[in-house]
Amino acid sequence: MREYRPPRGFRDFPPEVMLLRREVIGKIVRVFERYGYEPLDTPAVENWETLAGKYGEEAEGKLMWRFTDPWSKKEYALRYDLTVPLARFISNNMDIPLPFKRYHIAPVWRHEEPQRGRYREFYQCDVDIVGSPYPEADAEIVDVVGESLRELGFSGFRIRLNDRRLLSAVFEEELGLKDPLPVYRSIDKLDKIGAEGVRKELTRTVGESLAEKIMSLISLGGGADSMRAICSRYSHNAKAKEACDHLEQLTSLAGEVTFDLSLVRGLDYYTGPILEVVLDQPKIGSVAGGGRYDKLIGTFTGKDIPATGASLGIERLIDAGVELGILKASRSTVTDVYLVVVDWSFLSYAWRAAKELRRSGLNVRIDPARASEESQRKRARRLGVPVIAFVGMSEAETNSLTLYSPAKGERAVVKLEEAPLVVRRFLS
RNA sequence: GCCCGGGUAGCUCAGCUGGUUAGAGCGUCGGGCUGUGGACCCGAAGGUCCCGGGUUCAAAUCCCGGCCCGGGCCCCA
Repeated sequence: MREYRPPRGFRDFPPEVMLLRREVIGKIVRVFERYGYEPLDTPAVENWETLAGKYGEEAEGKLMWRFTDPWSKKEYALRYDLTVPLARFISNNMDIPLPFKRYHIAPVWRHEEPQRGRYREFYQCDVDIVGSPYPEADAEIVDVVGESLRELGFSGFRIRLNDRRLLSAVFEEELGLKDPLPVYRSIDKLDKIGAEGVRKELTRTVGESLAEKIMSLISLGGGADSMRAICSRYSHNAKAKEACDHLEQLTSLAGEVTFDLSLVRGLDYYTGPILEVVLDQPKIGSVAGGGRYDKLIGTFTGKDIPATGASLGIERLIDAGVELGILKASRSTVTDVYLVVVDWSFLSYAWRAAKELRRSGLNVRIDPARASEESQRKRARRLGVPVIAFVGMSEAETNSLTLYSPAKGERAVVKLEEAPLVVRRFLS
């Protein structure tokens, strides 16, 4: 037989996986809403012009899913993230009261080579605040991200923080780099290739003396102290000072963050603080990222509106969480009760019993294919249904059900009216 | 683009020091047994052993190329 599978990097989500994903998303939504973010969704497809010029050369050159509609010949693209669609949405709804706080949980598409924690279709969970230039907005984003991770059960993670203005002030204005990108790319690898590796790369690209200066900057390590050290060294620079004041206020409000001058991030549209979350345990890349993008909305409206936000990568969180054992599907089925019909001549009673249980709010499954008792029991076990209800002659004659909880090893014969109560006891 | 591992039944895989009719478990289907339900019994169907070439009397098995999947690098986030 010919094999048909999803395209490379795309996945099916079978029920057990969906239940876990739904649980994870539910927890994240609860945190987002606790802070008063409203739900938003936008189309999977955007006009190419909407997304063009927003992400940087590499993204647009090879990472975006882009196509020409064969009928209209118009150019479209699958959305690459949720931030640019937000900016587009704002530009179409300029009457929206600001600050606008929204969350957006939806798939995005990137044409990358799949790997662990990397797919071509994956969900992002975005939270953004549109309409505030102040550090408290950024601080809130930091807190929401941290709280989401804690809600999911993660404790070993770092929220790395930096600022695009500071990067630009230090590397372009102070150190005079015309093209800082290769330098950024090198220092961004600090975690991966170590200080010596970075030093080598830098020596090759900018020469030894500059490399030394850069190394001394990024080797200050993380934390508030290194931030203050860098900030005081460059306090004479207006742009650096602006960034430093912003970061100072941000960190005074937000939960614990790690300042890190080597954090860069790839997207073009960031203009201020940038953040990234990495887990201590599995090396799976970043699980969240974000930052301030005060000029992005202006590219649509002509008028800049300050905005800041972050995105949690649910695939990596799930992959990592499962690996760490802090996430696992608590159930593999939505069914509460599997009603096993021992003798199909009592189908009508079984049917009535199922309806009765459903009316009480329970999820009840009854075999629609007249399977043997044995195979019904097997299916129930395999699904992990918490309560099995048997219906045969004696139950039908006495208006009752025999309930069994495999987990508890308990069984009870109860009147149909009392069945929901007993089921709930078995479920608890 | 590069490096590793893999591709055998619907699924998970064994077989791979070449050698009759290619196997297991699970699942599916059929039958039997069973009213206390965490592995019951019997039977059946189901394979282009990824594709192409080569070596050989003989290839699922060895060699080369390709395709696909997974992981890693680069990159990205």
